[in-house]
Amino acid sequence: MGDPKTSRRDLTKAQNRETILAAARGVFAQMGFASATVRDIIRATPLASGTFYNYFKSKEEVYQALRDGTALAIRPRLREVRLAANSAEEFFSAGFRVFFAFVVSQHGETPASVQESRFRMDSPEVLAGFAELREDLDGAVARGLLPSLNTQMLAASIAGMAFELAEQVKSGADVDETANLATALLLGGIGRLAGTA
Amino acid sequence: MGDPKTSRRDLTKAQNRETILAAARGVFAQMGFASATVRDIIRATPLASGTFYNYFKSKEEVYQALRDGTALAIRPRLREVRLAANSAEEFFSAGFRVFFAFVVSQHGETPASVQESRFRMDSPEVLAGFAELREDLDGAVARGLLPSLNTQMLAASIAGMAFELAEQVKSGADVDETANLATALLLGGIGRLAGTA
Amino acid sequence: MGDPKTSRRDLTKAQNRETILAAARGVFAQMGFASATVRDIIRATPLASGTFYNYFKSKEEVYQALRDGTALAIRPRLREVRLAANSAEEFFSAGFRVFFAFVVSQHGETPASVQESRFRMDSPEVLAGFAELREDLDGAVARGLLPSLNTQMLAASIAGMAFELAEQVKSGADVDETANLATALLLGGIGRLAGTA
Amino acid sequence: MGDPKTSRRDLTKAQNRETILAAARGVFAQMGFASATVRDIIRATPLASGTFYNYFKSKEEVYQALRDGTALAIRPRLREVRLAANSAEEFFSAGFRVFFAFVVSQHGETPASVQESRFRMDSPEVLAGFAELREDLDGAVARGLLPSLNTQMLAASIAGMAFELAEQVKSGADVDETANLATALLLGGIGRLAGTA
DNA sequence: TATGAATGAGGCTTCATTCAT
DNA sequence: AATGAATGAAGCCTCATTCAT
Repeated sequence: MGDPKTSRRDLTKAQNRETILAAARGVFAQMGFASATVRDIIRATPLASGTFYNYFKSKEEVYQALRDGTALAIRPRLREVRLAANSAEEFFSAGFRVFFAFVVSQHGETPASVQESRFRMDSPEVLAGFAELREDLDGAVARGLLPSLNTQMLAASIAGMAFELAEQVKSGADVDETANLATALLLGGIGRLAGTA
Repeated sequence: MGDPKTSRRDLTKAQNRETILAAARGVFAQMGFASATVRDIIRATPLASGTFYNYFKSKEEVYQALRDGTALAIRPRLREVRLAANSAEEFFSAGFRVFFAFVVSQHGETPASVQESRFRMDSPEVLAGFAELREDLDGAVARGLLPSLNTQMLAASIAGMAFELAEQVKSGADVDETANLATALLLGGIGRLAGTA
Repeated sequence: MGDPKTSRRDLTKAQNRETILAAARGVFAQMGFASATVRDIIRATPLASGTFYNYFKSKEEVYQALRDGTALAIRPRLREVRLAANSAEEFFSAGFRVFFAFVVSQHGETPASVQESRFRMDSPEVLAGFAELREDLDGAVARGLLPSLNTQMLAASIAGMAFELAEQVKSGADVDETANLATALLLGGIGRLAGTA
Repeated sequence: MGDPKTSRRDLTKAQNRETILAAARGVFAQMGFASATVRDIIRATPLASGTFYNYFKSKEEVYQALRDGTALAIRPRLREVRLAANSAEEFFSAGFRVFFAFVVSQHGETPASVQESRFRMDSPEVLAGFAELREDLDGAVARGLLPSLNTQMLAASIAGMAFELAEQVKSGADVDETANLATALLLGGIGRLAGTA
């Protein structure tokens, strides 16, 4: 059934690359990008130190790979639900729901030693996700779902709420209720902002 | 008792401590906390390396001292303006204004590497400030300034918005405008939440 | 036994060995023996790194093989011309000429880093060549070409001159002129030594 | 008796520097400059690895210090006796004598593990000494002690003889006899060269 | 036998920290 | 207390070598 020899080799290579990426993701989350070291990444891996350099030249290159990469499966999903939204309410409520559900799922899988790790707002995925949120807000304005307003500021407000409420969700708050609350807060606020502006 | 030698010594001690703190602030600002080294701090000082350890045990301890010493001098001010508020609008708007103005004043001394200087939401002062915010929200509800709602969630939302909008302010957004925007967003949201709940 | 497969295999083996040797010669010439690495040699080859170890145990072994294989093919020639000499003048002049010409031919393939490629006087071949020189000097004394003198010391003097003048030749001095000069110097010196002793 | 405190500190620093230089000299002699490592130098020392970098930035800087330095006490002595010479005979004989005596003295102090070390002709001192020899030969020609001839070639010949005969001396040959032999060889040779040219 | 990824020893250097003065 | 040289752990990276395929 197929050629096991060739595919095995390729598979192993791909697996090692993924192993390193996964370890790097965890390490960056745990201690931040700046203070993480290549050794920290290797140690979070069953691989030997030299092996790291078969795949990446430096910590920065891993960072790029995470950023550019297939890294956070949640981002495409977020884009998807936001693009599919037919109303402001749907835009926010679906977005928050997906995000909080993701946070909960990650939290379940996270080993105890990493529990302290909040969403680091300077992690590659988060920054990229932030940029995407703003793009989607602009899109929603263009599609007439939202009134015209300062989407940069709005994106920051949404992101901040999302990060902090995520902590509440991790502590046991209900995903749907929290998403509804955040949605209501935003919709009301945006209504007032539109009136104000 | 009245021994000039003793007071002279104390003065020198205090001066050295301040010298180190000032140097550390500059170094952290220039190269970020994570990549700064104790050596970097000492080099920015006329003191010898060993002297550092007469005052601080590590880079982290200097960091704590900077935070404790200057950074969250802001907390009492925040409590003060929130307690003095006579309306929901005043509660939020004064709070945001004081917070953003503080952030800007701190940032003025921080030319490069904004990455590193984000508010770490897990530092003890920040957590304490978070608890205070919730207490003050409860107080505002009791005083009739705010409708009865989930102040835990609201506090999280406010904190998140404040942290992220602080980044915008650091990047040049106007303090008053940003405070107004945040205030409007919250007031509108709270109105809707109150109606919803 | 006439099996074409076997001979094919042998051919390939021999070719790989030659490929590695040629690459090593080039690499040693370009960057010097000390700073060259096995990786450098492999990279100068279409072969895989593991293949290197089918042929040589280490960089040193390649070096030995280069020396043994090509470098001191010169020794038989030296013996030959010295044995054929019919006068002291011929003995020295032919010897120097052959040696310097050889050095030049080797050097032609050696553009950079002359430092490293000096004759190491403690390599086994050099020491063997040294012993042969002394034997030939003894032979020349026996044949009446040279007066009786301390051939051990004379061999050392000749070898030293040869090694150092070789550097001059590498730097562009003319082979014949240098050989003539060395010959004259030795003949004059030997004349005086004979008179002195 | 002076201030022991201050001088002790300075002395220690100077001593460490000398310790490192001495170790480096030995290491370079033993394994050559190119393949020696900073670690090799440190290991030849009772000092810690970091201490090396309090004194030198790299292996190259040690090399420079050796070259520029007070390194080889023999070189000034050689220059001295050559400059003081009043005849060609004296020039060579005193030079060889001083050199061979030095070699013997070094050989006595050299630990057994380093015994294999010949004079490395690419060591900093040797190269500098070579240049000085040529200068002094030019001076001797100018002073009329030697006929006009190719001093570059002559210097090479002398150096080669000196290095190889040094090995004989190390093996037990008498310093004076060897110096006399070398001197006679050169004087005879130079006489013939002068006649030839 | 050829391949090339994995391995981990080992080289270089910087740094936090100690300690004799 | 202040000093600054010494220390050695630890980070970075390359390399020789092994070994599964």
